[in-house]
Amino acid sequence: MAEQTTKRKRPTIKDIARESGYSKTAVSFAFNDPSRISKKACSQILETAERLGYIPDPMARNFSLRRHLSIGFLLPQEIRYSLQNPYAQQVLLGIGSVCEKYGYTLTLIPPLNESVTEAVRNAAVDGLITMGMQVGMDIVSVMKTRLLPYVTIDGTPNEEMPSVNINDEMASYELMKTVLDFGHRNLCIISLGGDIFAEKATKMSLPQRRMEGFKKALSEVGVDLQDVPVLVSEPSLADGKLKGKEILNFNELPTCVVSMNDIVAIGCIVSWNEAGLSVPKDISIAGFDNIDEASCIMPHLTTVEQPAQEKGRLAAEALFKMIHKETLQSVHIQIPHTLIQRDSVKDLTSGQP
Amino acid sequence: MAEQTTKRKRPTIKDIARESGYSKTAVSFAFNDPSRISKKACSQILETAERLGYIPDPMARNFSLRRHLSIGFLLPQEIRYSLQNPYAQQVLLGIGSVCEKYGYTLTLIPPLNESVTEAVRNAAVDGLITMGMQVGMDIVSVMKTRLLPYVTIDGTPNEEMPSVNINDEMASYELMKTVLDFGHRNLCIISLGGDIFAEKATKMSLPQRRMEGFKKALSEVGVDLQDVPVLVSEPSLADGKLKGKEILNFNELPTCVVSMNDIVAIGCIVSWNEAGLSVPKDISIAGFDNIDEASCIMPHLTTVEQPAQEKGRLAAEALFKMIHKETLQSVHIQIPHTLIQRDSVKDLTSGQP
DNA sequence: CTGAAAGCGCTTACAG
DNA sequence: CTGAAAGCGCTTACAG
Repeated sequence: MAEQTTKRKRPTIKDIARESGYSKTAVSFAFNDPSRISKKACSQILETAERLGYIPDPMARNFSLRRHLSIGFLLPQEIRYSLQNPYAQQVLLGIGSVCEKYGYTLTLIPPLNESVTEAVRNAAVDGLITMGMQVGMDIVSVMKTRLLPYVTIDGTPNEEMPSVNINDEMASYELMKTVLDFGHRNLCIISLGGDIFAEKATKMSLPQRRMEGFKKALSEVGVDLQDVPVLVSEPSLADGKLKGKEILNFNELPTCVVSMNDIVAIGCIVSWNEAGLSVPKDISIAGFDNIDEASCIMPHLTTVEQPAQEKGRLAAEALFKMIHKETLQSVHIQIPHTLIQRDSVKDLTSGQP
Repeated sequence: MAEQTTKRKRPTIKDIARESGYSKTAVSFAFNDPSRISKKACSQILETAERLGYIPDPMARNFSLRRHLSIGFLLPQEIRYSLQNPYAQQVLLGIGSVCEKYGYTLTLIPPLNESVTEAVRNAAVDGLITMGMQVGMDIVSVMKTRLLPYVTIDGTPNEEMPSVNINDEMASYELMKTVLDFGHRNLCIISLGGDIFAEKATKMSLPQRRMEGFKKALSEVGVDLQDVPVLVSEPSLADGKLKGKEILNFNELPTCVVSMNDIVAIGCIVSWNEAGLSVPKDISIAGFDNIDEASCIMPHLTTVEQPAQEKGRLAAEALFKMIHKETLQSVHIQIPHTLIQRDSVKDLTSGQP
């Protein structure tokens, strides 16, 4: 008891050993494998531990066992953006539910001191989930030299890049085709940007793949992608509003805007409403992701549904398999998407919205 | 090089020392305090490290330095509920932005194996933020014996319970008063429930404090809280819908439902719309939190705005102060709320919505 | 059933 | 400027 009050330091296994009269080995067993010591020893040790306020140090324990019991989610951008985006939130939720299932914690890793590389070097995790990753990026080599298992969502699949994706090219093709079928020809595209990896992205990055889908649909009706204005927006409501305003200043207002992101599309709608425009009467818009808000906003958004939670879950399950060495080969998962036609794209061919 | 290919194990500081011809001390300094060794030694060591693919083990480093560089957010309920609730998401965002600022990671801690106590015992973090905590709960004593700094949001402030809150009693009073001023007397209250701590909650828990506010407003117009039906809902859209349906089966439909949670209120609206009712024409509803969706749904929700992000930020800032020993006294922060009157409560006194 | 001892991979006084 | 050595608090073969 005296110890408790005098020193403001946690007791260690050594203290419990001394105080209970058993060895450190015995104390360790009392907590981890009671069957290896006598009932009497166990109860005496536990009692002493209780009395001295001893709780085994998780850090020392994990260090000794060479594990963290946590997986990391590398945020693709500043935390306020990442977590503000409902799509990313759903991915997070999916990852989290798997962590819960395995009794792991989920470590959110913000770009440290503006350096993702440093963040990954220092991450105290058993595996890492990233978004939009491609081979060739610095952090990939860090993960590899750390022998840290990783899976990427919405990245560029590759031999060395385990990944979970939808068929983005196909999905975008379908989305654009719907818009074109409704007679729209005067378009504007809002692409994805703003994440930490954008700079290093190559031709086969996610925005590029979606662009390919758009291009294909456009070419089928004789429109050249080159002639369509393209804006790049961060996946946030605020930046969506900004882009919406920017579009209002175009010399010629597009009849339909196609955004790669629902949250940005919603931002556009909000800003257009503020400017007195009515959607889809005055201008149409289509989104991507089918976040909950897409069916909440008026008009309900025409978009591509992709199961964000499922993406997170599958990525996490794959990662756990790698951590537990159940799989040695690289995983490449592709899951289905669905085109959701709602009310935000006006049918120019019939005259009705 | 040969080492690299033959052993599938990460090199340690010892390998770099041997390989570079310097001591482990020197290697450590090369990474942590290059000024303590010669330029030549440093560059040789770093080069060797690069060649062997050496990255200092974060776990060993943290263990040696007795720190985790991470703070924990103990999820108040199963992860899919916690992270599905936009209010909690905003709190998380606030906490996360502060972590980012300090170069810490944010560890989401789900109730482990259904035991929060175990989760807290094992959490590899330097401090903990919880929601709805009160003294007397098991995990409080765990945090104390671990000497783990903690702050609670929406908990019950106390000498030993650093906390961040709004004035919930006052806010609820104002909300209820608004409803009553509009002439509503046939009411239904939906309280908060479903979190992991609900069982142990005492009279001064958050739902109880809000109830006190309701009671006060009700008593001012001669209504006894006892006569108002009270439902308890988990903070999820799904459970909100369920409660909405349940209310439709009441013998007498209330004229207004007062929910302690926007997401539940929105769930009610959705289920009522599905049942062919129109809000607020057929039934009114008021919420709490002012989540983004509250101004998105039709009709816009009358609610209490509480700055969720700010709560998270303040709690995290307070926690970092405790971690860095800048403050030894218990913090008790109360931040302002705002009543937001919108369109979901019908004015029975004028006849107009 | 029990315990002495090595080991996990770092950091850091301390002595030279 | 440099390095041998102790220490962080556990786990776990190993020997008795």
